[in-house]
Order: sequence, then C-alpha cells, then structure tokens
Amino acid sequence: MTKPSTKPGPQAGPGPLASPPALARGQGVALWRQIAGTLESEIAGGSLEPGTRLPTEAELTARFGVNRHTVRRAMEELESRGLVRVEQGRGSFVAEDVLDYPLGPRTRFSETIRRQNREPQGRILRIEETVADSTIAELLKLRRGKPVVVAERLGLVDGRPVVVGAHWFSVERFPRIAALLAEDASVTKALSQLGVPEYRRLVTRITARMPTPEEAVLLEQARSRPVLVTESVNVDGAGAPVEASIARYAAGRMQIVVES
Amino acid sequence: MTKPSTKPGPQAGPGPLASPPALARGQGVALWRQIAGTLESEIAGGSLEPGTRLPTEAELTARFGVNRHTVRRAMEELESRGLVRVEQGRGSFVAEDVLDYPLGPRTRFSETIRRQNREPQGRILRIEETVADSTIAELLKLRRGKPVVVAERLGLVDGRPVVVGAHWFSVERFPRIAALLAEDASVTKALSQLGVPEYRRLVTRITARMPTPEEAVLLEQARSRPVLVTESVNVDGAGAPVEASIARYAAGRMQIVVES
DNA sequence: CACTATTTGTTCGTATGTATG
DNA sequence: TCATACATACGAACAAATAGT
Repeated sequence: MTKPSTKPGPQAGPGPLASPPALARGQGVALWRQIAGTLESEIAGGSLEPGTRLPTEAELTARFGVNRHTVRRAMEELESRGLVRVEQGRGSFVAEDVLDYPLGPRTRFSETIRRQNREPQGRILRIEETVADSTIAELLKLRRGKPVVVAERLGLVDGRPVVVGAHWFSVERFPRIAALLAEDASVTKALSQLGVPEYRRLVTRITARMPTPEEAVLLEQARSRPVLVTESVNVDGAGAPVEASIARYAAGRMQIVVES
Repeated sequence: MTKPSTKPGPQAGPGPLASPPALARGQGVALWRQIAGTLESEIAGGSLEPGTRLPTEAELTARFGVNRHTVRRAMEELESRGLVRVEQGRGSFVAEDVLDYPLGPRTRFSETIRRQNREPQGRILRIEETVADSTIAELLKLRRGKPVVVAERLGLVDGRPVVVGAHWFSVERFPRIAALLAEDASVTKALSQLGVPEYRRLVTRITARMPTPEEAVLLEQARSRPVLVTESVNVDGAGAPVEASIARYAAGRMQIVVES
C-alpha cells in the first residue's frame, strides 16, 4: 500500500506543474482516474515532496477544469492507497515515508532504524517499581503481585517520535535494571550488563486502537489517528522470559513488516 | 471513609436490586475497588455476557449508592485491565474475546478460525477485472497496466464480520480465477484447482488507519475505531507471486499473532 | 437538516481520611 | 501536636459523541 522507506532522491523533475493537464473527456477513462493518475505520477516523480501540501481542492478544481466532486473523488482514491493524507480544515499532504519495523526474533529498534539510514534515539520517560498485574504476570511467567520494574521509553527517528514502549522486568531477577536504564535508554545494553548478552522475541501480538490523550501528545499525533500496539515477550537463551513489552507506534509513521 | 455527617445518605434501605451490593464503607477498602471487584466477578461469573451493555453510569451510581466519580474510577480500572470497553455516547460493554490471527507462511483464514473453535465464513463481495496499479504491480511482479482480477471478500466468524480482504491475481496466469471464486469464496480452493496446490506467504506489512465509511459498514464497526491493515504476497512453490492481498481487520475483534 | 435526549468525558470546587515526618 | 501530601468521595456544570425524531 505504502511506498516504503527509501527517500526518493530529488530527481530532475519531468516538468513543472505548468504543463496543461488536458483531460481526455469522453474517451472511456473517468476524469477522476485521470486526475488521480496525474497526481500520482507527480508524487512518484518526486516533484511533490513527502509532507508538502497539495493544492487545495479549489485550486485543483481550477487547474483541471472540473467540478470539486471530481477532484474529491480523485483525492479519495489517492488517500485510500496511502499516497496522500487529507486533513479536514488543514489541507491535503503528500504522505511521508513510512518506516519499516521488521519483526523477527532478533530485531532491535536502533539497528533496524539505522539500517534505513535514519537516526534512532531513545528517551526514558519514567521508571517505576510496581507489582505485576495479570497481563504482565502471564507474559513474564511470574505470579501476580510480584515486584516488577516498568520503564517507559520514547523512541524517536530523526527527532520525530514514533513509538512509546513500556518494558517490564522482574525485580527479583534484575534488581539493578532501573539504575542501568536511567543511565542509558537502551534495553539491549542494560540486559547485556546484567548477564543477558542475547535475547530473542518469542511471540508478538499486534492490535490497533485509538491513542490515549497522553500517547497522542507523546507521539505528536492527532488524537483521531490510531496507534499500532504490539505486545511481546523476550526470552533469554534458556527460554526464560526476561522482558515483557507493550509498544505503541504512530501508525502513520511506522509499519510492521513480517517476513516468513 | 465514614459517611459524611452533613448529607443524609440518599438511600436508607440498601438493596432494592436482586443481590444487595452492600459496600463496606470505612473498612479500609476503597469503594471504587469494591465496585470494580463486584463487576469483575459478575463478568467472570458469566452473568454478564461478552458484548452486552453494562448499566449506565447513572444506574450504577444508583445501584451502589455512590457518586458518579466513584463508579467511573471503577470502570477505568476495568477498562485498563481489558475487561470492559467504554464508548462515549454509547455506553460500556463487556469486552468480547479477541480472535487470534497467527501469521505464518501457511496460515489460512478458515483453518485458523476453526482451530479456535469458531465458525469461519467467507462471502465474495465483488469480482472485477482491472489493470495493475503501481502497488499491485510491484507486489505481483507484473508491469503496471497488466490485466488483473481483484476479488473483494468479507470474512466472518460466527456470523460477525471481522475482515475485508482484497485479493489480486494476474489474469494472464489465471484466466479462470474469477469464475472459480464466484462459485466458492475460498482463495485456497480456487488456486488449487488452477494448479497451485500449495502457496506460502512471503512478506506481510502491517499498519493501522481509520476505516473508510464502506469498511465501517462492512465490518459493522463504529467509524471511530481503527482497522488493522495487512498487505501481503503469496508465492507458489517456485517463488513466483500468485496472489497479492490487502486485508482490513476490525481491530477490536482480531489481533495478529507472530511467533518467532 | 436541525433538534433533542442519552450517555460518557472533563474540569472545576469542596471535604474528609490516612500516612509521614 | 502540627504541617503536609496524597487518596478517596461527593457535587455541579459543561463538552462531546451517539442515536433517534
């Protein structure tokens, strides 16, 4: 659906928008399809950069010499295919690149982002000691009520927030984890220093829902756009759970990729 | 936590309802915890079926003889634990079971549903011949503009819609696919009859977005709740793409499970 | 289309009980 | 004993979403 990750180089554009569109009326191809096609090639060709605003409906109406409904039908098509994003009261925008999050036994946030030539960053929001509720207890294979440390972490790419993750650890197994995470926001490093050099993702459950107000603020995202939620467990070499996490991704900026 | 002396309690007599709630005021357990506990056992005990509406906040307020805030605090707790779902303007509902959709190279909708002791069903909504746009062309490794058949299919579980899938096939490779799908809504069967007894899922991209009005109607879902979107390619034994599909799941009724 | 009723969401203000030092 | 902070509980008003007329 969405054209992925690699930034389209600002290639020498075909031509400025000046060229008269010249729609073919009554030739068997609906006007809105022609308009959608024209805009699509302008986006694909790079003359419209991701994130930039498209002309208003009124301007497109004038440019193509059609009714506003016709322009809107074309925009609907483009939006449904993920090429543009239409926001009531603001305008239409060329969809930004969506980052891939490849889901595998050993995928790590930072590595996967760097592989896409982007700059990953992590920031710990909160570290707290509580007790395991039923969900966390089940994931970590602890008894409910056992002490756990939960660390909430914001993941950013090129300075833009893309994910809020809550990570749970057993206090009995990792008494010092809170301090280590407070120093460096990397879960991988902290576990490595605690004698778990390698861990792997066991199972991941993926759902989607609307963000809470806090999530929307943290992710710098409109409250009307959903978050992708993953719930997963990481286990050590012996298969014992070391970390449970629930991550919430800004759905418009990240897509999960599963290779089989 | 004793009753405030200024206000005479609204009800002298405790229980008009079947089971007397009898909250213990001032016994060291917060009222909202007692209310949450009562509702939890009614849900767990099965006297409140999944999907049914809970009493309104006003009714619970009357039943337990507390302030609306106190009831709301209890509901927050239950919602955060996933036992109920609260919808502004509509009410609160006992959370339905969420179906798992295990994502693997060979997962098939019907099989996976039946394994959870549910009754899968498929209904073809539309079969149409068009040409491949850039997305589909890339997935099926065709040239853009090549003829393709797209079949839109509604997947139901126990009579409730859970997924709308669009499936694309190359017309050149499978000239008869439209007719076969029209007879039986199963993609697996149709491909089998066309000489592809086995196929496997290569890669799946997962995102989330708000549903279009049509999707909301088809999925019998509020327009304010998101859909999970998967985009995937199935290949035959030789690794050649045979089908591209984009599926939209009702996020509240289905979760994707990835095992590593 | 506008209007109304119902229901949940949010934000004020007030008061009391409990734990801590 | 006092001061402070926090959790609990109640009251009122308005905002926002939904559903029906």
